[in-house]
Amino acid sequence: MAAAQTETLHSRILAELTRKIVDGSWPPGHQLPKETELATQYGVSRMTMNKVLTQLAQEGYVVRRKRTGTVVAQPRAQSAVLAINNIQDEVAALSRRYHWRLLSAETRPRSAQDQRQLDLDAEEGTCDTLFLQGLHYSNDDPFCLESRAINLGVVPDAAGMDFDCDVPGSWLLQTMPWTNARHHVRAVNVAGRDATLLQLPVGAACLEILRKTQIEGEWVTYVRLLYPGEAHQLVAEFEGRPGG
Amino acid sequence: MAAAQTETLHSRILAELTRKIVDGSWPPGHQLPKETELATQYGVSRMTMNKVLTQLAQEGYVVRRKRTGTVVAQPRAQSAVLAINNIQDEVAALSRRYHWRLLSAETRPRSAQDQRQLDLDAEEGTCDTLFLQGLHYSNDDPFCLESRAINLGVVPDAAGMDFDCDVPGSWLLQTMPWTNARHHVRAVNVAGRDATLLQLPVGAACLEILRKTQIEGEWVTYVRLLYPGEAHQLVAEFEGRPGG
DNA sequence: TAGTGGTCTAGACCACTCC
DNA sequence: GAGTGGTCTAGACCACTAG
Repeated sequence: MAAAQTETLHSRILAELTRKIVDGSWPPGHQLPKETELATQYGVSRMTMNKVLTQLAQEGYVVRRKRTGTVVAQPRAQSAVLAINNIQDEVAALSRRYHWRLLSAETRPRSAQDQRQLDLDAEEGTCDTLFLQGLHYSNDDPFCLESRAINLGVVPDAAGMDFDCDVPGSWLLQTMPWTNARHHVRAVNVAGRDATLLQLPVGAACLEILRKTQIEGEWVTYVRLLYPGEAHQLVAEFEGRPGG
Repeated sequence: MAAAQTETLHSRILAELTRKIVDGSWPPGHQLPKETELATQYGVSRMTMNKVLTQLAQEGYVVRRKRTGTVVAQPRAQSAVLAINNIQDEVAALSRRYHWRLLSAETRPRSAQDQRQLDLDAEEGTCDTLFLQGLHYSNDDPFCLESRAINLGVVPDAAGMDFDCDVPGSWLLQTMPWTNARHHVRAVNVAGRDATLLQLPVGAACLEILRKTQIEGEWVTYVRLLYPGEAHQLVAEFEGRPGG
């Protein structure tokens, strides 16, 4: 975070304790003084110190246990978080022109190919489903091929939408309240129609992102995003700490 | 999270308010009652309600402003987080046998190839550097090719280590206190020596993860991890909300 | 200038866990 | 049984900001 504001009491203390852990003054396993002691040392109330220690714990720097007190956590797995943003923002971030072209839209029963390509869950096959395919462009170059299934049982309005104009992802985001999603990311060799659409030679490496979106237990949409591998990468900053 | 314990006051209230937002009872833009009112409604002190609202805010569900009060946030970018774990844990999670084989280890000036392959920062070239390469195996199949540079100025002990036995990543993790890292993930077509080592045909799609690790502003290590694309994928759960 | 969230305190009770 | 963190309260002052 920005170290600009060392304003509040607990943020100042938090920064101080974090520093001791990060620079090794308090190595992993080190036992911290108890809440009341720390509160006295820093001249604050126990609630304030509790706020600091609670935050330190939920950031993974320390482990707190009743009776035994607070100790500096062991750095564990090299786990990190990668941000997956929406495509329009990605293109905009590169200061390039963005546009979307709808290739196909049809309401039909799912095929075996849909099932395979979008990694659809088998038991969720009964609803009316809208299948879409389209291309995201960056400066008139294909940037991402999107294949999507939308559950019309959950989002009936999608049936009447003109996805020539509205980008399905953005529209769904505006339409639906809050959602949960599961992502899979892997590398694939592009082939066939996908290669043609992305203007890539057969066999070129692409980054494939599969996303299943749910709301309140019902599936909303499955998406497959295919990015030319050389042209795209996910970037992540990561603060080293356990869990995540 | 697990909905098991609806024990504490604020966790119960937090769950209740979150539900109202997620199921659409409180749509984006909806104005919440003020802290004191909510506290009265739920029969708790203002501090307790503040704790709830603060957490709701830092989870991105609401936006709080002085004078104007608290409103439900607009769902923004489809951003998500992807976990990158360490390789040993990944293999273990698949209930497979793991082992590591060191291919090469040498202390030498960086070459143009190192620079390119590991995406080394130009200005960080003066220190003594240890270069390693090795393979992670899952059930005796190549699972990941690791190429690494270690800054001996920061980790002098690495020079005397026997990385035939110790996996460099794990050892560094145990040795160093807390670190920060930057990741890049992309898809590449494997070629040359990399293909041979991973026992893949030339051109096979691979997931490439580049990681730069820092501690207190100094670079510690650069790693390039190359996974056979078909055999590996990153998975992420994601709670829909702005920022992240 | 008035109303909101942001913060802090001093004290209290409880649950859990190790001895 | 004793000590720790986990939680909650009632009241207070401050900073920011819209009107």
